[in-house]
Amino acid sequence: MKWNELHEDACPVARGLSVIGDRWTMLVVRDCFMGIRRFDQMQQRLGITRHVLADRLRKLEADGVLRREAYQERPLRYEYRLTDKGKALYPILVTLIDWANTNMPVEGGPSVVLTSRATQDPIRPKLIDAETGEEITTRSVLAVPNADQSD
Amino acid sequence: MKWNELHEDACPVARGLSVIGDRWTMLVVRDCFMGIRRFDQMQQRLGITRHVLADRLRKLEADGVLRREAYQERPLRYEYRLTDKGKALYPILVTLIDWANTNMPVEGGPSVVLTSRATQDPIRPKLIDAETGEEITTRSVLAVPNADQSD
DNA sequence: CCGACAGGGTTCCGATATGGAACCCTCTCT
DNA sequence: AGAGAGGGTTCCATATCGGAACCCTGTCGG
Repeated sequence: MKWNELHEDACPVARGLSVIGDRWTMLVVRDCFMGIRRFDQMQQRLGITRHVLADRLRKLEADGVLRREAYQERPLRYEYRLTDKGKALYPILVTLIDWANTNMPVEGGPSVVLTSRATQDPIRPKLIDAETGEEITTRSVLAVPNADQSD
Repeated sequence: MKWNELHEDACPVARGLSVIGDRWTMLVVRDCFMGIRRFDQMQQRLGITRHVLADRLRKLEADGVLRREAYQERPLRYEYRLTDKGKALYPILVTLIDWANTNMPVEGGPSVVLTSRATQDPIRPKLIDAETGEEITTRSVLAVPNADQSD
């Protein structure tokens, strides 16, 4: 299996990673969630090379995660915004933040914390089944190969 | 910012990605959750080169996500198992699966579905705050820079 | 009219990382 | 002795990345 074949892979983990499993992509997405929309801002914040950033933005647009929009004409300037598909990545980002804050603490405490917009209280994410409300753990939930597929 | 500096970065997203933000790592972790423990099995399933697989396993062990354990002596053979820190990645994996199944459907339906171990019913993951039970969305929860830090 | 600057890129080159295949080492089995 | 199994390592060609320079459209100040 090569990296560029992942896009078509039967496994959803592989397909998902073909979009966001790259070194920089989730950092770009993070910035988008933080309201960063412009090339130069991203480039400065990330310290990524302009070349690679341009490439990632193109791919994210092609994958439907970002949308490129002119925010002015003359001179023509573009900004990047999350599409609905991109916004749907929020749970992944939040879960990742929680994992890192819990499992890779850094001295001086976390630089970013999850906070309720309404109450300003800190948030501790928990994954449940939308139907039953049961918590999702390795013990309660199984990722199983679908019946009519061969993996 | 270079890739190998991410490990120490103040941002939890960056720190998390320094561990799992690599092309292959989450696929290795996926296999571990599926009960795959041995080098050759992984290598065959992933189609990754042995070289890269050995490197990823070493890194995951160094990062405390996997633990290498001898399952026999004479000849000495090792297998890899998730540590608690590794098991804590489950919500990320589940959320990723759900995102891909929803946003990157593949013809013939998903090859892997999330299922309740108890009832065999399909699971639809939902992220809530452990305290209030409120759903976590871009509207309800903010990832804010911590007070006593400059990002 | 000229030079400087903004914003969003592209080009080029040397350094890393990845893909593919072969090889190695320690046992066991026949 | 020869053929695996299991878990690697080595070598080389190709792909991707990091760094820095350059380009293009248009604005602004003098």
